[in-house]
Formats: sequence, C-alpha cells, structure tokens
Amino acid sequence: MVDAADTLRKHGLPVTAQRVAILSAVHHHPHATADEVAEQVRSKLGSISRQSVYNALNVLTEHGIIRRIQPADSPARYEDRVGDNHHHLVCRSCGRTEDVCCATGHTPCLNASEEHGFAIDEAEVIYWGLCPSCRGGGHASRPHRHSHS
Amino acid sequence: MVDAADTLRKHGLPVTAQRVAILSAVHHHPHATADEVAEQVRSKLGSISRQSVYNALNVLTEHGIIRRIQPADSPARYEDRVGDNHHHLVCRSCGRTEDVCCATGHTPCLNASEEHGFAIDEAEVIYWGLCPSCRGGGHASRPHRHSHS
DNA sequence: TGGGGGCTTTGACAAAGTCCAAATCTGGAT
DNA sequence: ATCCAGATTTGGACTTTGTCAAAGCCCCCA
Ligand SMILES: [Mn+2]
Ligand SMILES: [Mn+2]
Ligand SMILES: [Zn+2]
Ligand SMILES: [Zn+2]
Repeated sequence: MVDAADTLRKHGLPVTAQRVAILSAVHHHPHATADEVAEQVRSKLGSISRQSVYNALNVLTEHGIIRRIQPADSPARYEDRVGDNHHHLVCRSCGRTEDVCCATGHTPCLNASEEHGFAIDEAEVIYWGLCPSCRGGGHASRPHRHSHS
Repeated sequence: MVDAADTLRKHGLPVTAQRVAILSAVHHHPHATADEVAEQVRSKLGSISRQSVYNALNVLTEHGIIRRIQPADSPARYEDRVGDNHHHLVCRSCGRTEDVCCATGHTPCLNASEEHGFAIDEAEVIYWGLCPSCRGGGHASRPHRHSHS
C-alpha cells in the first residue's frame, strides 16, 4: 500500500504530478488501457498530454513498477500487480480482463516440449472465453468487438 | 496436401485466383504476416490489393481453414496448421516464430484455477525468448524490434 | 541569478487494419 | 456458349494505437 510518490523515489525516478496520477490510476484500475488511464488522470489533474501518458507508462514498465499486457484485438493494458507470474482471462466479446493465478504453480510450462534452441524467459498464457454478462441472456451489457455473422 | 482450390470449394467458397494464391502462400510460409503474404502473392499474380489480402485471410480464418496468431508487438501471423492445439515460441528480438506441440497434451490448462464465471474456450500460450541467432555472439542477423537501452 | 537535465507538450508521422462505393469476376441456370 | 445476380476485388479515405522530434518548462544547484 506504499504511496505512488514513494514508489517512484524508491526507483530513482523524479516524482511528477503526472507520474503520480498515472501510477495511482493504474493501481485503482487494474488492466486499464492508456486511454482509460488518461481519462482517470484528467479527472484528477485537469489535463495531460497523450505523450506523457505513454512516456510514464513506458518508463514505469521498464522499471518493473507496472506490467503491460497485450491481448489480441485490444490496446495494451497495464497493471500494478507484478512479480507474481499470474495470467489472464479475457472476454472475447467485451474485453473484460480478470487475473488468474498460475494453475501449475510458478512459471507454468516454462519448459516447452521443443525449445528449438531458444532461450525461453517467459510463458505467457491467456484464457479466452465469454464473461457471465456477455454469454448470459444473449444481450450483452458492454460493447462487443467481434460480431461472428 | 489437398490443393488450395479444392479446399476452398470444400468450404463452399468461390474460388478466385487471389484466394488460391493467398492460401498457397500461407501454406508455404507458415506464420507469415499479411504483408509477407501479399508479397508472395504479387510474385505469382503480379499484383493484388491490400484489401483483398485482408478479405481472404479473414474469410479463411472465419472458416477455420487457417489460423491467426497475434503476438504482442507483431502484426498478425497466419498458418495452415489448424485443429491440433499447438502453441508458439517467439523470439523477442527478431520475431522468429516456431511451433511447439502442447506440452500438456490437448487443450493445455484449459481449466484456469479461477474461472470467474467465464465460459473458457481456449488457452493461448506463447513462449517468449531469444532464438539461437539473436542470442549468439551478440550480433543478430535480423532486424531487432526492442532496444533495451 | 544563471545553467542544465529531465519532463511535458505539440504536432507530425507510422504501422496495421477497416470502411465504402465502384468495377469485375464466379458459379449456376438457361 | 451466354446471362445474371450475388460475391469478390480495388483504390482510396479513414481509424486506432503508438512513436518521433523539437521546443518549452520546471526544479535543483552552484
Ligand atoms: Mn493482471
Ligand atoms: Mn504454428
Ligand atoms: Zn464480456
Ligand atoms: Zn531472433
């Protein structure tokens, strides 16, 4: 529960209002996109440039303070929860994203059956499906991204 | 081994020179991007519009004739090999993509530890690492995408 | 008080796709 | 072999998600 400014200082990063607001936004809105973060920050600071949002999200990611996930057909999403090797469950219809603790303990399947000589450092897992509201009743409550004519 | 035109007819799709060329290109260049497919097709047909490449790749994908994979920081890639639940090993540096048979048999980890009420239909796994040429010697042989200053 | 270095802002630019309307082609039926 | 309705292909504009680069700000320090 350390405060955002402290986290920045701890990593030797200059503390700015924008960074503090961005880091807090990510903390309070797990798996938010850059746009969603920008909106949150604007409601706190009044305004912020798009570039500053990307700058901060990038620098925070590079320092391991936050993590970036990039599911297919979605802009990148960011989260606070790092270093615990968890995975994600994503709704094909509305994009809702939930955390899933790694089923097989730490670094799941980190040994692929055939490694082709690669030096593997991460096994990324994404579970795809339909969330309760998107599959129930046939009437979804949020905008859909795939139509399946 | 069936021929591209037959595959199209088998699925009730009108056979066009573009589709045949695109399906063949995907068959002979596994994990190719739309652009790479377009280049291959141009070398056979002389020319093809960007939109036709996307149209065909989309319709082929919807019919399950090919599969689309979308690793982070890469345009979508397409492949012939469908219905065998295999995964991918991607080089963080050059994007080289290799097939990996599912380590845990069929539909690996298709049961996430917490399902959050979702109806899960797929567990996508991507192994990230460095391919032999990108990690060896320090001098890569193909264009890198990440710089890690 | 005068520099510097790092941030932030602006605005241009790029990559990967989609949308649309017009022109062309396919497949099935004469 | 010929026709036609419906599907496909095209070219070009447009969208989304980000990055690049130059200029302006800010704050710390001598
Ligand atoms: Mn998460
Ligand atoms: Mn494959
Ligand atoms: Zn949903
Ligand atoms: Zn490589």
